[in-house]
Amino acid sequence: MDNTPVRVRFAPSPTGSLHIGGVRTALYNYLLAKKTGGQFIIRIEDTDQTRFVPGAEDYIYEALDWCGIKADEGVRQGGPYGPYRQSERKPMYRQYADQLVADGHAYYAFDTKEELDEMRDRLTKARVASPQYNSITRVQMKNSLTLPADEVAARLAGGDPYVIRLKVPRKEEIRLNDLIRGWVMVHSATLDDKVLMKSDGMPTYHLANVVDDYLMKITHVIRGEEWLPSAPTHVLLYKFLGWEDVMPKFAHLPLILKPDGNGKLSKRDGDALGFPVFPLEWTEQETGKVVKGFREEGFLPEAVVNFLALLGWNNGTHQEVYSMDELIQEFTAERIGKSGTKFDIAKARWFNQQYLHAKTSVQQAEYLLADLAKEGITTTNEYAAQVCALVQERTVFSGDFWKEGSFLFVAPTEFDATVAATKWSSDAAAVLTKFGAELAEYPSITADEAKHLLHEITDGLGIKIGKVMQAIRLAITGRAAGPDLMQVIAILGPAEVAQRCAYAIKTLATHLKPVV
RNA sequence: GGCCCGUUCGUCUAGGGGUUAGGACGCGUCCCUUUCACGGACGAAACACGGGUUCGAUUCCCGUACGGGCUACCA
Repeated sequence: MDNTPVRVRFAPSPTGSLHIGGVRTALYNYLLAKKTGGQFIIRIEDTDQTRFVPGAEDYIYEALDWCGIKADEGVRQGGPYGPYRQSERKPMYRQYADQLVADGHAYYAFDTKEELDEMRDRLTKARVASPQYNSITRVQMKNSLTLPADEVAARLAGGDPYVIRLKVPRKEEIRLNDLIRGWVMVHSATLDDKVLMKSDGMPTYHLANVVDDYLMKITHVIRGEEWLPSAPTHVLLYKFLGWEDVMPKFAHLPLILKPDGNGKLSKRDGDALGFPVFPLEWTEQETGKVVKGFREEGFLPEAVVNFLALLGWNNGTHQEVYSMDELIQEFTAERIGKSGTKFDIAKARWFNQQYLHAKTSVQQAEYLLADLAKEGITTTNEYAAQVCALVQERTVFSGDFWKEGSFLFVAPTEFDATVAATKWSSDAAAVLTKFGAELAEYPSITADEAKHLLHEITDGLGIKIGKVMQAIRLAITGRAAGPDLMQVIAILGPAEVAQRCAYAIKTLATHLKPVV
C-alpha cells in the first residue's frame, strides 16, 4: 500500500461515555495516521444540543489518553483547522447549505413534526415499503419545491421554522468504493431527503461531517459500519458541493458484537454481561450509577489496545502480541476484516496476563503498593517486589498481586473451612508445633532450609509430609492454595511463621478429630 | 417490511480452485508440581445450504438461509 500521509479523524459525539467499539475506531484511525506519518484529529460532533452530556468530552480525551492514543489536532491541542468542536463551527455550515439550495440540490421544508408523522403513518398504512421524505413524497409536503415562491419568501421572512433538506435525485446510481468492502452501489430512489440544517440552525451530522472533512482536508474516513447506509448521501453531498475530486476514501469498520450472539455491543451491555465495555469508569448522569471500565478492572492499556487491534484486524502472520509501535508498523486498512466480531472477554484476559507477566517485579510492585496504600499497609519496595515475583504467575489483573499475596502482609485470622475440616489433623498440629519451635533457632531462613527442616521434622515424627502439607499451608496462609510454600516461609521469616503456627494450632484445635 | 453489509473450529482468525484447512483464546487429557497457578506435550473442534462454472470447489458466480446494520430536525 502506498504510504502517502493521511489525515484522519475520530469524531465522537459527547453524548455519554465512549464505548470500546469507539476506542477501536479511534485506534484504527490513529494507527493509519501514524503509519503513514499523517495526522490524527479529534473532532467533537456536538450538533445535537439535546443529547449533550457534560463531562463526556473530558472522558473521551482521558480514555484515549489512557490507551496511548494522542491526537495531532483537536479540541485540546488545537491546530490549523479549528475550531474542532462543531458547535463552535456553527457559522461555517450555513453558507454550504445556502449554496446547495441556490444550486437546486437542497430545499426549504416547513413541515411540522405532526405533518411528518402523519405522512409516515399514511404511507405505512398504504403499505409503502419505506415511508420516507423522498423524491416522490416531497411533492405532497410543504416545502420550497411545492409552495409558491412568494409564500416561501414570506415564511422565511416571517421566521417560520424550517429545515433544509437534500434534494436527492430521483433516479441515479450512487457508488462508493469502500476500502474494506469494495464497491457499494445504491439507487438514489432508496435514499431519503435527509435534513441538512435543523430548525435550530445547527447542521445535522450529514452536512457537518462532510463540510468539516472537506475543510479539515480529511483523506480517509474510517468509521463504524452503522454509517454505511448514509455514506451514499455523503457521496451525493460531495458531488453537489463540487468536492468530488477531494472526497475522502471510506472504510466502514465491522461492528463489535455481543458475545452471546446477537446485536452489536452497546453501552448498556457491560453490567448484564459481567465485563466492562467502557475504557474507564463512567458515572451515569441520570442515575448516578457508576459503571466500571477496563482500567478499574485491572486491565492494562497495552493489553486493551492489543486486544482491540486484533478484533477485526491481523497482519496475516501468527503474531498476536503487538506493542503500539509494532501495530503502527504493521497496520494496513486492507487487512481489516469484513465481518462483525464478537467480543471475547476471555481473550482480553489472556492478553492482559501476557502484558502483566512481561513486566518486571519492580513494575508490578507499583500495582501492589497502590493497593497496599488503600489498605493502609506500609512496606518496602523490595518486599513488595519480592511478593510480586512470587505470586505473579497467579495474576491476570493488576489487582491480583494484592488478592493473591495479601497473606504475605496480614496474618490469617480465618482459615479455609474445607481444608480445615478435611486436612487438619493431630499429625499436622504436631509437625507445626515442632516446626514453630525449631524456627526459633533461625534469624532468617531460605526456602531450601525450610524444606529441609520440615522434612527432618516429619521424618522424625514418622509422618508423611504429603499428609500434612495442605494443613501447613492452611496454618501459614489461611488458604487452600497459593504459591510455593517454602518461598512463602522464606519471605515471611521464621519469627512470623512461628507466630502463625502457634495461632493456627490454637485456633484450629476444634477441628481435631477426637482421638479414640 | 425495505435498503445495505456480512457468513472458515464455541470465539478471534490464516488460507485460497487440487492443503492432513494453519494459529490463538477457551475446553479436555497427560507431564511438571507433596497445593493452586505458571509452563510443556497431546487432543476434540470449522469452510451455512442449494445450484452453477470447472477435470476439480471451502476458495469464483447466482440464489436461499442465517446474522448484523440502517430505516429521526441522533450521531
